[in-house]
Amino acid sequence: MIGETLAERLSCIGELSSADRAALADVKGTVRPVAKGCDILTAGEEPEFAVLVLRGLLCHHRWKRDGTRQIHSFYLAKDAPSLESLHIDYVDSNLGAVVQSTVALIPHAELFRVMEQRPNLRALMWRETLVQAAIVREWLTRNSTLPAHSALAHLFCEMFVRAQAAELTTGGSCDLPATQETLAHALGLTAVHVNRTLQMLRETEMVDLKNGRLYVHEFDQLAALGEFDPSYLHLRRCSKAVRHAAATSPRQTIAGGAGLIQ
Amino acid sequence: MIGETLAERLSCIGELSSADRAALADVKGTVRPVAKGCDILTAGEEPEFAVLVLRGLLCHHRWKRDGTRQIHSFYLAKDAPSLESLHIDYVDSNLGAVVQSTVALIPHAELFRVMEQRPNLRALMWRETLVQAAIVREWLTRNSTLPAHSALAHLFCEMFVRAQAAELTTGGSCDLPATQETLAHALGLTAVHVNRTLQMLRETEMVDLKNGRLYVHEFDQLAALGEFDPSYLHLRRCSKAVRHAAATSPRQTIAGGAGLIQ
DNA sequence: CGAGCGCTTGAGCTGATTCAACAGACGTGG
DNA sequence: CCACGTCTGTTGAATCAGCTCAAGCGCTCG
Repeated sequence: MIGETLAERLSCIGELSSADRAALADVKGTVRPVAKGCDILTAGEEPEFAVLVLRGLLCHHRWKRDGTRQIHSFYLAKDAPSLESLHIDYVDSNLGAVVQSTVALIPHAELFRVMEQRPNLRALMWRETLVQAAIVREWLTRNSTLPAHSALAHLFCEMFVRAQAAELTTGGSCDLPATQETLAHALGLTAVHVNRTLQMLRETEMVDLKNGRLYVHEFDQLAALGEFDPSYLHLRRCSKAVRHAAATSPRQTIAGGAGLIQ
Repeated sequence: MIGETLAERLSCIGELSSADRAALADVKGTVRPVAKGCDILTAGEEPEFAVLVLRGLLCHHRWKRDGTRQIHSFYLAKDAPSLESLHIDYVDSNLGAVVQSTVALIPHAELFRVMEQRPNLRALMWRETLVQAAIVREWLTRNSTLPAHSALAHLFCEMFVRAQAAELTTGGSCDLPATQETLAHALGLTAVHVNRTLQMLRETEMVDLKNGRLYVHEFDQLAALGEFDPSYLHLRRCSKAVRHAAATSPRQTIAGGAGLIQ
């Protein structure tokens, strides 16, 4: 069941052979609940297991001295938030549960074994860490350059598209059990300002967030408002046309652009 | 020479055996100059080579429709900014030269060959991509939560420490050939505000930036101002004491914290 | 019923932006 | 050699997005 879940996530960003799936099916781990607000990993630790979300919502975050914190990313069911610990000596942020969640802890040894056996799985797990890095880059852009209403729209689009990819949506809605304060920590805003911004968004009738659930009524409008382009999620079913839309740059490109090698 | 440079960088974040170094020495690539402001890679491309900085300063960046751009990270000499392309289908941001630079383009095939041969090198290259991700997480925190003067101090600390690790400093200074506008694009500020903030920092006499060179006079004070903790750079010579300093959290930790597995 | 948590609202403040003008350094071409 | 344009840095004044502080409201749960 743990291996199947991991397989589902990996197949969102690449191809799995039946041998890959069979190898994953053998993966062992322990299942445990995590209470709301509790941390599974804290900065500085050297875990010997990776985490897989089975249910709920996790986040990577770090506290600052002044009591504020920054959330670096959210993790939905099927996501594997601490794959990075496979090849880095210690983790540099905390992994916490936004709400009561269920996770699987998979010993590194299990993953090393399966990666040794199936190089394609190693490539995909590496890719998964790269996709997570791409998400953080997008958050950097979002938080640094977008005004609050666009930033919130962008976050909603991301969570919704990721939920769709993980088959966690029903109709136009998905769970998003984050308080306004949690959203504020993700966006680098204050809870008060998130509150006012959310009201503005509600008035547009593009989107709503209530009782821990996100209702997306007008995705295209919301995506336009948030300048959201899903290509950074590297989902397999994303069309290439969309991907290349944002590539154009006002600067000159390298002289003799094509055929760089030889 | 290309392989040696890569070895130097990898040995900053891990251990290389002599066999690893020997394998790297064989790595082939082509050297080419890149003019200031030109892009080596543009978003959407599917490169078949990785990039290694030999001289100069590169950055990952992406343009927005309104003509502003966000820089995601800088890359000094010895850094390998596009290792991610090894395992991801297309790059999602541009790789540009901040100033006239020299890069080596290493065909993916070369790197796959050496990683197959030396699993330790694969682990370290994977780790390198993870360290780059950690840097972006830090930038997210910095740009989202720090006021301008702290953010600028933080960026200066990072560039200086990374330059030290790459043995690119002489005394208390290193090259940082970025214009105030470039810094603004990294910090998510306007060039005007960077200008005023830089003047404030100069007045403290902790740091100066002139003629494309960064002079760090009072590193400790600057680090305190920028809330800079180098642990996220995962440099080998960083002491563990420092690493764990920031781990404490005002929240409760998971029940029965120790011994998660079995 | 009371406590706590999350959401809402108001008023005043401030850090950063915008727009605009100008100054110095540099390179280029006449 | 000077004249010119471009690029980078600097300064001022007005404006605004988002913050702070503070109070109040409505749930839910013990």
